[in-house]
Amino acid sequence: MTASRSKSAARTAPADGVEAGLPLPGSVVTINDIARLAGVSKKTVSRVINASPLVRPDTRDRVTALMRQVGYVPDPQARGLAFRRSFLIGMVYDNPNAQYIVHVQNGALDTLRDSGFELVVHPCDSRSGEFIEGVRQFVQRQKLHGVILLPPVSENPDLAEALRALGVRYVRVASVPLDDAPHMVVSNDREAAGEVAQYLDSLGHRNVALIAGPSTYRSAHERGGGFTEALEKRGIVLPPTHVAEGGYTFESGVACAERLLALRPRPTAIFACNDEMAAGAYKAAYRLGLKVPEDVSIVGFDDSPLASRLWPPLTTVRLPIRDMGRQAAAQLMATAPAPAGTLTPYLAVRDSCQPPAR
Amino acid sequence: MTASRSKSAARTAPADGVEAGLPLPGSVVTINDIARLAGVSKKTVSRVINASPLVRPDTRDRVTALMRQVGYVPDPQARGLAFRRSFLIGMVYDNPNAQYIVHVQNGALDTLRDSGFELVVHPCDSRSGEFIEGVRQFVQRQKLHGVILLPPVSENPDLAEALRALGVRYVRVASVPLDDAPHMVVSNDREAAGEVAQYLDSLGHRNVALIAGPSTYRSAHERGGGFTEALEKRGIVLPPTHVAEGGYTFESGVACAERLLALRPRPTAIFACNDEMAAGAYKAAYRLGLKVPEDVSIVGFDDSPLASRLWPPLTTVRLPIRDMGRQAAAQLMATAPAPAGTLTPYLAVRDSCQPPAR
DNA sequence: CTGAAAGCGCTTACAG
DNA sequence: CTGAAAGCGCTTACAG
Repeated sequence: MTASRSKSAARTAPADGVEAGLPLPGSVVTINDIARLAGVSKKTVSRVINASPLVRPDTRDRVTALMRQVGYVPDPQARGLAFRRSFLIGMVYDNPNAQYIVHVQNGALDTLRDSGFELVVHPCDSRSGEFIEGVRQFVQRQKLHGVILLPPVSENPDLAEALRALGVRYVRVASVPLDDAPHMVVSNDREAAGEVAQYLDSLGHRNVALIAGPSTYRSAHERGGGFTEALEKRGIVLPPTHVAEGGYTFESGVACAERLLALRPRPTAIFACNDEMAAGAYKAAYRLGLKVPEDVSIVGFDDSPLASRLWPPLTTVRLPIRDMGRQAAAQLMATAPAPAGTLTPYLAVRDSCQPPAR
Repeated sequence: MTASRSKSAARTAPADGVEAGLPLPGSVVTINDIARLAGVSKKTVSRVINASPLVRPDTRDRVTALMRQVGYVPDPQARGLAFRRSFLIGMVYDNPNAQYIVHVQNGALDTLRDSGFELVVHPCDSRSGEFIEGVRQFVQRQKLHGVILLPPVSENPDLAEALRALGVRYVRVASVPLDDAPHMVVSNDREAAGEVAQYLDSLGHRNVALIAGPSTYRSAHERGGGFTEALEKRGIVLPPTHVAEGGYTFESGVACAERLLALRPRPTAIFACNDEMAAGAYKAAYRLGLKVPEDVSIVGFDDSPLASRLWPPLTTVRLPIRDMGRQAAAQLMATAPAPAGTLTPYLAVRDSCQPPAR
């Protein structure tokens, strides 16, 4: 036993006589090397790694300096095994919007950078019955440190319940508070949609129409509701005939806009609850020989890259998506309860609106 | 010692008297539980897990059935520690195109599904001098099983060299073979660009122009070169005046198209080497009061979602991006050398081209 | 403030 | 074909 132990020590020691016995660059340094080099026990090194206060300051400094010098970083796998959890954050989503996904990913990675944590992506199909079981296995198998849920799966109460039961940290990104503050990052879509109403009113539009989102999305309620309410507050009514429910897709935007633009008198402005549908409204208008914004003003929501690439550039609501990703990861990493994140989108005015004709 | 061992055994045993001593659902089952329940050593269970042939068939079947029955899945962290590598695949990219990223991610996950491997995303900034060191640390610290590199970082020879030196598996996704076959997934952009030339020729265009990509991208060479060559083969010359180098961005597309559309006689068709720039060409044309395709035909490349949302819908080259992600992951997982992947894009004809006027 | 022992859940030699 | 011992690189009790 003693023999095998010293053999092991020899293996992790430098291959040749480097002064002070420093490991060669490239060779993998372990906690044992640091302990031996620093002349302390590995437990003390462990305390330094985990920022325990139970280390004498000069011991801590010596060990820290040594770790930096040899470029030692503790093995997350070994640490994870001992801790019974990993240093991985999961991102769970069922969302067709690539731009949204990538922005949140980048935001989360902004706060994860240099933390030793990594981001593991997990798209899923929330229409499949076993998707919650799939997420559960993912979380449990990988012993995730936490999970970020994106809409619309973030709105699923059963999923949140399952995660709570597992005892894993999670943050839900949504347009409305569905959970207690530490578990939420919310974007105030309702308020932003109100700004759209105010803007159209200020331009003089009275006969406006709405392309709503699918009622299965909370954001659709917030956006459509916020718009309608703000309109009413200003004395503008939105009759049911002037509301069409789309599916957040380009094609549904085309169909809804065709219906709305056939109304007489024709609405002078349309608010589409996302940019995809607004692009569809452009298409419908063009096909009818109508010009934007001369014949009809159009506003979108999301400020996707599409918005600025359309002609004319689309006035839309900018969602601070990357910030939401940052905030979500921050709440997951927080030791103390983090301040909950509510982020308010704002109107990006471009060229798709003008006062109504005459 | 013996005492503590039996204490440990007691801890992992069922909390109450379930028949046959099966662990409770939800309690975490380990290899020791399976071994005890199956009446074999943990080493034998390990052999079954790792599909070793050195297990008697009936033993294997018994252990397999038991594992399934109690829902046992080996802990990737513990396995990783012993194996000295993890069950994680890294995806490294420095690419502004969200659609591209998400498609490749989804493709890779298609092949990773149910494999026990997970995908860890690692965007980076290839203009920063230390980005290779950053990737090296990422790979080494996480003991990645393999890495997928996306263009343009996939084209970086120093990065590939560093990965080779680390001894980690990697696959480079690019538009041209830059490495030996097992390390490459290539899309035949050159051939596809040739199809564009053929298509425009077949419509009768002789005075065509090219908005090329940035010369720092290999794909730009392939697309621009493939187009020019195919044109020449058909007796159509592309004078330097009719080539503008863009940066694969919307804005650069606007600027390039403005320059090209100012030529006299005005080109009757423009091939933009990606959809972003093609969208820019639309904008330039509209600003000049030109109609697409009546006054000028436009072709893009990528078939991004943008393409079908523009008005009129853009004729473009469809890149099989998700397939490329699938293929890349497959090559990483392959035990035997996998057949190298070359995937050829094809022309998606929509409404942005017609024969030139008169 | 510091350390020796045992353990996290698995695999690699080494024996049989 | 099967198993007991030692080890992967770290941490958790437990002592001092």
